[in-house]
Amino acid sequence: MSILPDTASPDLAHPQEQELQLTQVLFALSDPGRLDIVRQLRDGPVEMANCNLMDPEVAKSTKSHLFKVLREAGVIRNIPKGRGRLLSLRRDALDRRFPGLLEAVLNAN
Amino acid sequence: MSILPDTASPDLAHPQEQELQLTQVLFALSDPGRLDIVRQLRDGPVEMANCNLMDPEVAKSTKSHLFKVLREAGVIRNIPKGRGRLLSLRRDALDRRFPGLLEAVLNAN
DNA sequence: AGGAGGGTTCGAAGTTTATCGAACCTTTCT
DNA sequence: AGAAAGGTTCGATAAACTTCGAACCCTCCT
Repeated sequence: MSILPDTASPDLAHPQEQELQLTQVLFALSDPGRLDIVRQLRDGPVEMANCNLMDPEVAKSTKSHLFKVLREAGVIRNIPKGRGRLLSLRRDALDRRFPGLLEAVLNAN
Repeated sequence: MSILPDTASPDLAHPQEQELQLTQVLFALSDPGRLDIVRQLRDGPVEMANCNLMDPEVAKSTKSHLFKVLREAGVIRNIPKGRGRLLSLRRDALDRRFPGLLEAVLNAN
């Protein structure tokens, strides 16, 4: 457990918990490819290199963009790890701001 | 209470409950203007003519389009009433398909 | 019948979002 | 140091979504 606040994620900008916007979160989750990523993070952090996209043919810049949208919405955290990146769900922030939302989305279907 | 199934909404096409797609629902809800409409329907049906949009300046064709996106996603029902239309949330269908989702969205903020 | 109130649909134009390749940056390995 | 692995960012193009006005449809009212 870190002592640092939720937003202390080096290198890339992460919105603060209080800045999260419901519509932006919903939009981030409204793409099947991005939703799939979120499901992969359900049980814990995953290294980006090990995160398989729905469409395995996409360019790496596109892959990066998918994570960017999720990160900027506050859905995921993206921190450096080794020469790659570690992705995780911002469950804590999401559950406080939008109680029940993430659970409902993850449990759907 | 109607004996007819959920989808028997005259005139305009409504998706069947089993056809609802989570990502489509999330997208429909991801626009502030559309989300606001959903909130107005929280406590019961509203006639379209009485439904005030966030931006009161929009053309009527645009207003109609907002409802169309919500209807096609299965979020709302839109049935004829007199010379106008009656709008209502498809709570039943949404709650069965995506338990907790609507509640979480409505309670947020 | 004719008109007005309320909405939908269509096509065009404007605005976002997605996707890609190229260039660049960091960390690890040799 | 140099090279490779793993990602981000930028600029351009393609695809999707939004918005509007015009045309059209119904229903109620006179």
